[in-house]
Amino acid sequence: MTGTARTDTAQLMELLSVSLASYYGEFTVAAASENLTASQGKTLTVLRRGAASMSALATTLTCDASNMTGIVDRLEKRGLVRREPSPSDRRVKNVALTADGERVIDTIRGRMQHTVAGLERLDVQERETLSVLLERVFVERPAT
Amino acid sequence: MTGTARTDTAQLMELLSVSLASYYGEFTVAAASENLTASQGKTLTVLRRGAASMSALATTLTCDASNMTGIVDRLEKRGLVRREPSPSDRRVKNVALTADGERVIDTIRGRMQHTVAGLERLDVQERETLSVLLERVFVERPAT
DNA sequence: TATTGTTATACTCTATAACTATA
DNA sequence: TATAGTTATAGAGTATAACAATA
Repeated sequence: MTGTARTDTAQLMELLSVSLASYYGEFTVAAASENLTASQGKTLTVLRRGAASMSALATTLTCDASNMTGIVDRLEKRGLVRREPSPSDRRVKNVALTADGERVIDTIRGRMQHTVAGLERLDVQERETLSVLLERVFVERPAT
Repeated sequence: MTGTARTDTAQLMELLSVSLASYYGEFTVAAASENLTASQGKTLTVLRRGAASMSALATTLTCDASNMTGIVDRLEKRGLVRREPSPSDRRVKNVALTADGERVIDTIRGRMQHTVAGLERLDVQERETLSVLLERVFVERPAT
């Protein structure tokens, strides 16, 4: 056989499914407590890493570019993001978090008490190990 | 200070966010290839673990019970799930996967090549470690 | 009285297609 | 010609409130 009952790929996919549903469910509730939808919250999460064009946002969020117009419209109307013209390409609009937007997304993350408590159950070495493994699975690109 | 730059809670939350986006993005694309929305796919994922009532589904999917009616309606119309009356409580309807529904959700998971390949980058010991850590963070309940 | 599932409603998300401005 | 962003449209997801059937 190619793996134990506990750690074969299908079992790990299932555990990932449960784990990420837990994270996403708690994120959705936390976003709602700030009167934001999950998609609006996810947009703020991406922008927390830095400003991005409309099309870059759509790519990162795995949705069609036309969706971003409405989502960013609503976030902008609430003063959480702002559109800025790109200096180098007049077609492009860069979207950036405002100070209010930063505050709101940080508040949302802070309210994810179940996830935060789960992470704080790990000691320093375990955190490092989890970090390395998640990077291996989701971030690293296989050599071509 | 309370942690290293790499493994403090905020950093791990960010890495989880990236991991979730990768998993969820690939899941959404795979579900779309079977003409299913992400919510429909997530419903099949939950039912793969066993039949559940409408309200239990809503709880697991972190949404209002009224949403489940339409989602299950569409899945039932395609023959992927079926509603069955509960033997013990005549108010309750249990939803179960059909053989077709099982086939479809297994196909969707099989199409998540990036995630599958990421997991298969890990050796047996690493898989076991990841499994234990995810259970610690997301599944275990703290003693009261 | 409380719970389960449904319906009606209003708003948001989503993909597709067509459009304008710019490259 | 191709790309960035927007608009229009239709179908789906979402929470709220109200309802009938059942517990």
